[in-house]
Amino acid sequence: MRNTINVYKALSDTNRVRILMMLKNKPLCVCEIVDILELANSTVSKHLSILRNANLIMDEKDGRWVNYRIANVNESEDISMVLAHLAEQLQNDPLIEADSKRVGAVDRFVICAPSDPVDEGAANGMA
Amino acid sequence: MRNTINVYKALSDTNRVRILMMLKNKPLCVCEIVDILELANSTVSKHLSILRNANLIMDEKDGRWVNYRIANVNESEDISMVLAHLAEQLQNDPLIEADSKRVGAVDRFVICAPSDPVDEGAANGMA
DNA sequence: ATTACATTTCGTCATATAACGAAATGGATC
DNA sequence: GATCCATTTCGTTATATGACGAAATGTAAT
Repeated sequence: MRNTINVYKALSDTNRVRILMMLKNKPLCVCEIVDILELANSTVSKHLSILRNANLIMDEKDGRWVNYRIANVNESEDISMVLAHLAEQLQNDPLIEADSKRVGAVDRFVICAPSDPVDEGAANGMA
Repeated sequence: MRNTINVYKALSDTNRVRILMMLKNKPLCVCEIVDILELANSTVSKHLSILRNANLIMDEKDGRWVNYRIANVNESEDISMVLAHLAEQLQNDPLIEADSKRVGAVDRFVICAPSDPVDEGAANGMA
């Protein structure tokens, strides 16, 4: 019962649903999600932990990043049904569509290094 | 988006899920649900309105009672999918099973008329 | 029309949730 | 092993939700 309800709770917040739909496009690290949703890191991180606890998403190390992706369809049939249902419901949602476009354009190497904008020549020349 | 999320919100409370599963057994009036959940009338009524707004249940007049029942399967395919999924998840849940037993035993004519317990012989004989 | 009673609405309180910024944590690379 | 930087945790605030009792509403039967 508790597990079942937790899945529905996870799905009952707009930003969490946006994250799920974004991840349907491709895996993303936290800073990319932060960039698209325009929320604080800590807020996004909490949403991710709620989604993870509901077994809706998984995380994977990738260098210094953590990539989040939709949970493995093989592992939980119900979860994949729920996600399919959600995607069907939101297939023409303007906000979801806008997010998807931004997912396509996002570049973690630009977004996640604000203090030293990538400029490889200058980087070597600095003290 | 809003509608979709409202369905998940409706499903993210234990008492509302219990109500839905109870109604899978048979239609019930508010006082019967109050008796089984042991919550205040007003609380149950609010839960019912949330479920109704999410199109998960419907109400029908029946004499002085209002019967609530699961939404018509024909009217919304997604809703019936969601309900089927929910039922599958909770098929062995002890709380849900206990509720179902109580649904079988509940009698609105006993529950909803506490001031004058039904005693047909005496009822006719009274002034 | 009045009464009786189930149901709903209203006002309030306690708890839960979402959001933020700042500080803490923890890997990956040097 | 020190540094860098993404990520998480902490403490706070504002809003949302769940619960109650009392008062209001509305329908059925008298």
